[in-house]
Amino acid sequence: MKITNPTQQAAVTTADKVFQQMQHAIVEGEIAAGSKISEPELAKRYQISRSTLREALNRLEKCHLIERKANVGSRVVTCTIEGLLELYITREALEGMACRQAAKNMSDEEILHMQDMLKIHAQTQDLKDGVAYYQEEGNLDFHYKVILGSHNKQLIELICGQLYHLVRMYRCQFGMHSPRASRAFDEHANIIQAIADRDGELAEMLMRRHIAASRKNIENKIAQEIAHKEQANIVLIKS
Amino acid sequence: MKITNPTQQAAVTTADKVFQQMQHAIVEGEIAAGSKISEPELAKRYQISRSTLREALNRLEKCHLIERKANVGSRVVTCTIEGLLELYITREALEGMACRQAAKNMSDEEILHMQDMLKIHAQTQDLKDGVAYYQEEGNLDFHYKVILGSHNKQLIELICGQLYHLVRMYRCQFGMHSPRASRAFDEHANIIQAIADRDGELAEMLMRRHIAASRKNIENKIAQEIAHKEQANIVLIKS
DNA sequence: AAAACAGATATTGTCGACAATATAGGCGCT
DNA sequence: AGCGCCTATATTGTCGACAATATCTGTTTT
Repeated sequence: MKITNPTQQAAVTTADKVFQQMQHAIVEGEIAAGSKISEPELAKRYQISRSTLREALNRLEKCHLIERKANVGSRVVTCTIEGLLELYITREALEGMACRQAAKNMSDEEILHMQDMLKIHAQTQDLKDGVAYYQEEGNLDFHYKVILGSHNKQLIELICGQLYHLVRMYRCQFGMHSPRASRAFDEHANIIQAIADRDGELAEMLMRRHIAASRKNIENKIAQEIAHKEQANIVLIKS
Repeated sequence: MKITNPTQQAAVTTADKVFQQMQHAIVEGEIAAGSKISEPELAKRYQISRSTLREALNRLEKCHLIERKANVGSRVVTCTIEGLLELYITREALEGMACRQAAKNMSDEEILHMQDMLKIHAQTQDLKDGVAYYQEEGNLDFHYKVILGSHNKQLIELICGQLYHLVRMYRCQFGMHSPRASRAFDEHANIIQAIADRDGELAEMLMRRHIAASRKNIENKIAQEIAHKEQANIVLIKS
């Protein structure tokens, strides 16, 4: 599962490399969410000086993966349900608008390319052996293509450069391999159709519903899990 | 004209102070847009070491006021018309959603407080002596209140913490003291009404139109200015 | 015994120096 | 004379040490 962010430029400086390593480590939970970051310890672990580490930390802060307090230190962000919902609300706004702009600004070639991509995903799904692929990489591919298609640097930077690392972190931490692949596939197809028709208003609405549906799916799932745990607790209390 | 960002916490470290100073300097054009940043020179000017300066630069980069390239250096962002339009598109998406959330999440007290604020602005406008005040501080006050009213940390951070510095920069650089104060006032009133009615859908739509109107107003103004300059050029050529 | 103060320890913020990389200017070559 | 290469200079990236601030621990005081 190698998902590379299209806006992420090649790491040239060592601070860049450490940043990317830590980014992966945080997203995948190797560095625990909510844990405090010890600069001396991490500097030793990555064999770099504290200055370089701090440079990396600054970039992690930029994509909202850690939080800093002056004279106190840095903490990895905690994954809360509220945070997840807020993130999806924000995505709905930004990606919705990106989709509207994509309908306006994408070139015909770009649209064709995206339609081709969808066909490949359809085959992959038919074969049923690449569901995980489709859900992870394919899904991201689709969203990235739409966002880049907006041709709006501000939107691209905000979504791809900042939000999506957090999105991936939540996906990993909450173990979300959502089982709504086939429905999502149809939604993707409809969105692409709206873009091809240059219907920005519809494209935005569909993208917003697509993301909102994903959010509601998560809400339900979490509600179920909580209900599960509470039932378990009741059993414990009774025994 | 002292506009303080509500999310901006008190500067405690020297890097913070330098960051704020440079922020103002860039927004108001004292440090020219598009100019290259010389670390040694600025470190001397602010009487700090390069490490501290770089810390400040990192924060400036976070709110999109400078751009860095590895092994090359930092530049102040350039204010282009495309950039301005992209910024407004992004605002439309984010503040629209923030407004929808505000209609959902603001407390009754908050709404009352905002209505009071509007009354004060109305008086100020009636007196006709504080037009500049209304346009600058009052306008920002209104938007800040709505954004904070969303109670969505993600949205608040993105808009208040990052985008609004750029917005202010564009306002200064392009000398925008838009003369649509009275219309904007009415629009504000309608938005607050929608929020008070807890009509999130309408509130979002009104906010989006409000920002889009502002954007179109700018587009027209710039188009006029260009026409003006070209006419001036023609005169020059003829002479 | 609990709270508050004081000192000890650890962590973060800042500094100046060195190493690596890019830019500018002069030299030779075609 | 124009182009490209190579050296010299300047700028950025990285390092280790010191200063300032916060945290922890043990003692004292009410």
